[in-house]
Amino acid sequence: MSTLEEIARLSKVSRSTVSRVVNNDPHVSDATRARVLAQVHRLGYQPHAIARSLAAGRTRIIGLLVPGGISTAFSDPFFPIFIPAMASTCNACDYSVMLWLTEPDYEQRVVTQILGNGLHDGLIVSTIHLPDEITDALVGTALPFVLIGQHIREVGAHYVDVENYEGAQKMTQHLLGLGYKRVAHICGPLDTICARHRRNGFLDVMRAGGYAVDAHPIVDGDFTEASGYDAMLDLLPARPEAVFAGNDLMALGAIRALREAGLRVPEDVAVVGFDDVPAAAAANPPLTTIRQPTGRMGVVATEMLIDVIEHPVTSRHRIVLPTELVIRKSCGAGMVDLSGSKSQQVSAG
Amino acid sequence: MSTLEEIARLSKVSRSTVSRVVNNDPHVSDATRARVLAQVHRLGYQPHAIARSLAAGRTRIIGLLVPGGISTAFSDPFFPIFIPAMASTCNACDYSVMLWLTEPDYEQRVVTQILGNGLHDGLIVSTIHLPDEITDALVGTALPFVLIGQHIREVGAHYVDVENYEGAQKMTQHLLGLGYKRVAHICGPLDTICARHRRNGFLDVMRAGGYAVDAHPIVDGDFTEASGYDAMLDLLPARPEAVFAGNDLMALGAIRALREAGLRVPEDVAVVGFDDVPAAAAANPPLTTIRQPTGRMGVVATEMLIDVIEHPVTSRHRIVLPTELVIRKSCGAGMVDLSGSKSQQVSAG
DNA sequence: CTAAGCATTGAGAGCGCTCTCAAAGGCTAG
DNA sequence: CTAGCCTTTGAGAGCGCTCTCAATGCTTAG
Repeated sequence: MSTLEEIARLSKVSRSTVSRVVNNDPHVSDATRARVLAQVHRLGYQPHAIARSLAAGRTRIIGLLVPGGISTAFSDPFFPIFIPAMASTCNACDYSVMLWLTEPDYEQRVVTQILGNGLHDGLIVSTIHLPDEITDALVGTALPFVLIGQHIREVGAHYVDVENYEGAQKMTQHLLGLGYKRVAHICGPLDTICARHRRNGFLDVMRAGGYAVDAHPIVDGDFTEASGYDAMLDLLPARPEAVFAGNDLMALGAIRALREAGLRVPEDVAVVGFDDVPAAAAANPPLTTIRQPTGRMGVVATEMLIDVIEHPVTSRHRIVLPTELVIRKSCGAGMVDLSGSKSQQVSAG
Repeated sequence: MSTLEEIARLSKVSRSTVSRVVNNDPHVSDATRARVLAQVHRLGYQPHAIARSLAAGRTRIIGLLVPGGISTAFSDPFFPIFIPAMASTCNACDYSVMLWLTEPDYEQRVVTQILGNGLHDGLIVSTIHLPDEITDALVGTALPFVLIGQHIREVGAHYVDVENYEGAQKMTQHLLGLGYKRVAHICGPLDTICARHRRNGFLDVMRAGGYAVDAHPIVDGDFTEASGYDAMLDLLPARPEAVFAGNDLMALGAIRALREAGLRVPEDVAVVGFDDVPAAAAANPPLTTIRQPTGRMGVVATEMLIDVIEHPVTSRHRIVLPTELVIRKSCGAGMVDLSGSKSQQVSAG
């Protein structure tokens, strides 16, 4: 590979001038620029990214940190959508993406390394399964970072999140609007902010509608299909008319439990979820759920991070993206139809 | 962040000695080493990755290049399994992963950049949708790379692949063993090597069994669910007893077409696939298919690349990993049972 | 006792680029 | 005509590290 020096020698100018041409500095005469560019093209010169980073003090590399990632992260369909969106946004801004799916074993080591080795200009960090030590390390660093999803502790970090609370409200209102009175909730793990927000959205609407909360059980799950199944078994004796699961996976588990108990969905019990994973549309019956703008999150988080990198010490950034109610069969909307709602309704956001 | 120089000053040795300690060079006395390490720990010193890369001439960064990636790559479940396996292997070997999901628009530009800018020590490249220009650029570069899946042209590159041919043979034998005689094949796009290998495996077993090939239609698909549906419609008049789809998605499409035509799977027509995507086990009926060791591919490809990086000019590396027949309901194995096969059978590999 | 050999350490030349500072030359204004 | 300014260019000091080579001081064989 050729170097700046070589181009300089061949075009009979100094290294500085070649650097200016390559970096589109206006302080170069047209004649000189043309002469240099000719050599650049002739030799197929590419600036050496590493040398450039060292001299300039920034790498134009963004890290995506997914703690506890290898096992869990990719089983849910979030990252397969998020990552391409992020990569695409980075490419467009001339940044590169570095992937850090850490395993608990050497999580701490890797993270210290990432934060200290100067490889990254910034980090996008998933808050799912984010250990305290990593949080502390992040907060204690000078490296810009953006969280995906709010942190369970208020750490004052930039973040991008979705309207979990409002989405849960929307869903609960939808169920009540269909005429259901005994509505149960299968809650996600309460050490995640999104499970809490969803539960709160549910509770607030129920209370506002005058429904006694203790008449409407809330059962704990952990966002897995199996936990939805188990939770539904617990719920069965209370015979709710509708079940709002904290995510689609648990809703699917609940449907399985109901089917095994000889109950029909939605005729006997309506079941709805949250996330709109691909399996939701393919389920039997197709699942009514709340759709998250996952790809949009990837774009927004990346843009936010690049903004923070290139314009430091501005105020804290927070963006909460709207969710969308997707009405399918599992809520019984087509059957009962007390509300006259259309078959698919898009939230105003 | 602290630098080598600073540690050197504080521990009253030269920069060279600190470098030796940090890099575990044995030519340092125990006393000196201890003195230096004390300062390293006290200041939380981390070597500057960029400076190190520039001086050493290697970055310990591996790129994953997925051409045409953003739209297509992540819709299939290959990468969500492959990438974590790759990332894990890299971490274990102290390498980092850089992600390049290129869009056709700036594919060429990005690739030239990747190859020329010195950021990577090597590349893992998906051959799915690999444009000719990228192939040419790769072959013309000095950068080590490993292909995932053989290239449709014989370019002499290192690769990791799976036994598509043998898998298809195994599946075809399984179907013939169940007593089916009129077996059809829905073929993937023939500009991919894996679709060709699968078709050839099918054809060779059929021919070897004495079945006239033209009595057993081969219909073209493109690996999508919709193409499987369409292909099945074409196949319907011939009324095959069994259909071997080139992948699971097309098998699922075929099942949908059969169901709409009022035919039962596997009672009226058996359907099998290839890949063992998660949806295959969840399908109705559960799909008999060939499982690929996707995670293993990630590990093997990464190890191969690192080997090539660290020990250049060895011979060409090729590894073809075994596939495994997974027998579920859709082939009618439980019903017909002419072969006495167990409900799940693992190939010898 | 001397030469050779080894272990330990330091000096210093880069790696390829950016960026500041200063120099050179041409132009305009007073 | 000269001071002052702008445009264009070059010189050179790093960025933080690696790695080769040489120097130093000891030990040991002859």
